[in-house]
Amino acid sequence: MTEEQRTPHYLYRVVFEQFKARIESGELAPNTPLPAERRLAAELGVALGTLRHATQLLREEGLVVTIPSKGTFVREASARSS
Amino acid sequence: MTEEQRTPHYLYRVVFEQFKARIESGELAPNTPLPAERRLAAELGVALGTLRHATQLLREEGLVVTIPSKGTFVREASARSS
DNA sequence: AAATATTTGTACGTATGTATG
DNA sequence: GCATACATACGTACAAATATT
Repeated sequence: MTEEQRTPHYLYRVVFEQFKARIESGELAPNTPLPAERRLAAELGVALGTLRHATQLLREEGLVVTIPSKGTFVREASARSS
Repeated sequence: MTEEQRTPHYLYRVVFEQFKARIESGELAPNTPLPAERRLAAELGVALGTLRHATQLLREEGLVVTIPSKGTFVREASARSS
């Protein structure tokens, strides 16, 4: 066998891509709130820091917006793209 | 006493601003390597995550560049500005 | 070629702070 | 005052990449 293309699948990236796909497919509509981060982390079985790393990437891509002490919400499609 | 203007002085921000100042003043010249992050965190008496948060801000401002398994280095002034 | 040292990257779980309602 | 939710901070462990011996 030849060299495999090694693309490590870091947890924070798996979570990020999962949500990215669900948002871009429309499954998660604009203004939909994501579950609270601790709760979501618990559901997914990842640490808080890991989940926050993932949502940080979502914010950087413009997919979600986080409002302190309110929640994290799916953004309008027009607000997206880096 | 009247209301004080409360501006919280988060640790990661203190560290960030300390290095930002030292870089912009020229005390830390371009290509100077910063101490290894774990070592630096220990010296400053902060947690690794806190130091990494600070260096992440430095990277975002273009003040430093981090090369995995090599180190974090002060950038040329021309590469800066947000 | 292999082992070692150095350095950044990822991941964990918990505690406390801050802001809103 | 209380509940909820994001933000900061801690300390530790292991993984991955690079360079040196």
